[in-house]
Amino acid sequence: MRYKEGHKEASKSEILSAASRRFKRDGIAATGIARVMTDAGLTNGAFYAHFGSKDNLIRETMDAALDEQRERYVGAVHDQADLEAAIRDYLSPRHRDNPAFGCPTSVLAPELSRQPRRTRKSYTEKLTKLLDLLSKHVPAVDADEARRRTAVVMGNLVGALQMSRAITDVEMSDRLLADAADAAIAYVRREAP
Amino acid sequence: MRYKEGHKEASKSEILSAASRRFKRDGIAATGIARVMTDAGLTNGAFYAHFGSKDNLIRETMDAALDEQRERYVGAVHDQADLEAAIRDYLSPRHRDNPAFGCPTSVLAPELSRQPRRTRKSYTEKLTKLLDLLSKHVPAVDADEARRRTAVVMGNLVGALQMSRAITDVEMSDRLLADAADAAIAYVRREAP
DNA sequence: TGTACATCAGTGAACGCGCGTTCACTGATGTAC
DNA sequence: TGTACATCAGTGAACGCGCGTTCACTGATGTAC
Repeated sequence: MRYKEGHKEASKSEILSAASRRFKRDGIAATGIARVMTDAGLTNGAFYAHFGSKDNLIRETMDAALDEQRERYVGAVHDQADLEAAIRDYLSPRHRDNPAFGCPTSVLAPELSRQPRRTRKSYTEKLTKLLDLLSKHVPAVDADEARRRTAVVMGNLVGALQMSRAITDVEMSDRLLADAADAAIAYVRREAP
Repeated sequence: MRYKEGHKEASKSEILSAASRRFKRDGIAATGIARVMTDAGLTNGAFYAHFGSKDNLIRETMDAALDEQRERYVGAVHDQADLEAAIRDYLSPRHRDNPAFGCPTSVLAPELSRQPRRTRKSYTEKLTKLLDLLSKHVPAVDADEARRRTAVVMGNLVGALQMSRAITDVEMSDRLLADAADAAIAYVRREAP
């Protein structure tokens, strides 16, 4: 069959979205091309009409996931109160329990570290843009310090979320999320925790 | 050939040590049994005389790695100043650049989250022991609060180290490590950062 | 003291399976004349 | 208006390869008599 205008772009978008979910749910190394294509409603052979290799898929998926994450914050974070709400939301049991629909860095950071330089460089640029956006609402003496403090906050969130996902003690996990959110918010406010 | 007393235990120990290095360097999913056995100076077939399955290897490797980490801190951390030095060491470029010989949680947390409950439970117990040890040197109103604050610090360290490993901008990576260490130490001291 | 057998950590080939990747083919639509 | 061919997103079988796991075998030493 012949396809409508924009059909191929829509397919590629479906593949990227399926890959993002699978990578975040199962990890990059544990996810096969065939699995992603089935999720996207296609067969494995079609993959190479859209991406030259799995490496390319990984890079484009990370890029798209970070763009999407940034878009979400563009719409939701307009002042310091919004930022603090975003911190609470990031460290919520809902986010902890749904990695497939959550922050890519919180699941993929270690695997990303092993990717080719080009993938990591692309990620670094996207991440920098995200930090630039959020740092506008972090009090600091100048933009540079704000960005640095924002990076520290993001690191803190990523680590706390991961630990909360790894441990089996639900009470301990809930408490860690709440305590880490308190600490991150105090840090943003420059208050002693 | 017949083997000396304790030979089998020594082999198992070699396998665990090789697995720990490989898992931390390449990830659990990307590491094959044959590769681990070669690293340990054995052939793949011998694996099942020591471990019933890869799942068992993963669990025992995580346990051994956390025990080893705890032992290191038992020897090195005796007061709050030692703890602060340990924080600086954890967030050092040396640790960032040598994951194979570093903290298992900082590389394996996301993969651990996908492991069977038994593995995660065992990890949780080992981690709790580690937190108990370190929390002795974290100022707090009682032991429970000290433990909770120690968990927050550990989460912060894990996330900052991972982000520093993922990004390609060396300056930004170095700065993040230093800033996150400052923040963690201020948090331990209950000072405004 | 010498012989036959038991032990057991380790060897290495083989198993079915899913991986990333390739490629000849399909078939609905668009274009040429 | 009808026919022949081009286009191209997608299909599905096949490729070599490494995976986790199994198993018959090896061979140095220990034990029995």
